Amino acid sequence: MKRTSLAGDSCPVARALDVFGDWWSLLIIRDASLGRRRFGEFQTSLGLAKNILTTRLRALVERGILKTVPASDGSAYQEYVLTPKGHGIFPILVALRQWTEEFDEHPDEIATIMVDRDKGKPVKKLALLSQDGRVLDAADTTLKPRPGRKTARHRVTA
Amino acid sequence: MKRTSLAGDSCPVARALDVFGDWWSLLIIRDASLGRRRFGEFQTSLGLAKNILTTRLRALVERGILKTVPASDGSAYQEYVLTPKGHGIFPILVALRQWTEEFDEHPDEIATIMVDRDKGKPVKKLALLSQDGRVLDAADTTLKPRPGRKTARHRVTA
DNA sequence: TCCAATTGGTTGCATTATTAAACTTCGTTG
DNA sequence: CAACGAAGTTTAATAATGCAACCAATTGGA
Repeated sequence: MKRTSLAGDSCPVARALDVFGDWWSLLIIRDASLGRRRFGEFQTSLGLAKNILTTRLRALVERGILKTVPASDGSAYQEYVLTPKGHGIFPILVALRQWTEEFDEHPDEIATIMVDRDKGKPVKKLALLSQDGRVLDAADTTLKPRPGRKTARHRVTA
Repeated sequence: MKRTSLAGDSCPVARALDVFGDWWSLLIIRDASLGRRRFGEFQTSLGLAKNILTTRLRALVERGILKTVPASDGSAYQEYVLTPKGHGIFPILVALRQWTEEFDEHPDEIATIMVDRDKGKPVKKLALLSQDGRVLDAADTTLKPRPGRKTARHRVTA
């Protein structure tokens, strides 16, 4: 009964979730984007079982989100750092953060705000723009078949 | 030894994942944002087991992402539609989509592109802006303690 | 009106994933 | 070189997932 894989899905949302859509991966990526690099740092920060951290780190490395590098402090251990593909997840973390900031019922429990490093002022909400610069919400968008695509050889969900 | 909950976490990313960070919820929300409303629509679209769909729909209703409404076609069944809180997840879906579009190794398997309804042209990438209008990436941002917060009474991960 | 199919579930069981804790292995430190 | 810590691995219990079969209510059709 294996957990169903979304890898061959034709929906880009599903394909992303297949890569880091489990319970821990995004939190590991968040930690990595905050500068944490060592196995032990992730483990104590997240409080997850070590065997699970092992499998998650391995999967993220295999999928090109993280890469292992020799430890920055000269020790013989290795560290895990984001690849460019991993850094590309940053907007997703921002979107998750902003959703909580806007809709969470206990916003007083949120510890941090995101500010721009220069001025120290809160960042603005992520904006989706059309090519001519209009701000779009869900109702202003549609999905079209991707140009230059034959027939659906894969699962078509969206 | 229950699966660890992220509900009381002080990190807004973790709090969001606690609400819809499991394997299926975001796909249900995606489907809902595409206009699917009926139990059967979700089930055949996603291909997940019905008992799991049941528990997921219930959890999403309970958490204020979906609400049940009488069926739009006059039948006695009910339908599941997004609440405002659920609609607020849209930017997260867009961010996931754009990440796949940019980094997936088989972009030819992606079925659709997002366009603005008016002109039919692809939307632009989500942009994170500072209050004075500069485009920010991860390196241009930092986290600061949220103003007006006492001490960490909750798990502090970020 | 009566019956068959559809909808929207529920139940039970097999399989897989997650967890905590004990154990191993190697690198570092005194 | 002995003890300690970092980074895993292994093991066993518990929880979540998937599948299939079942079921009640609703609906559509003859």
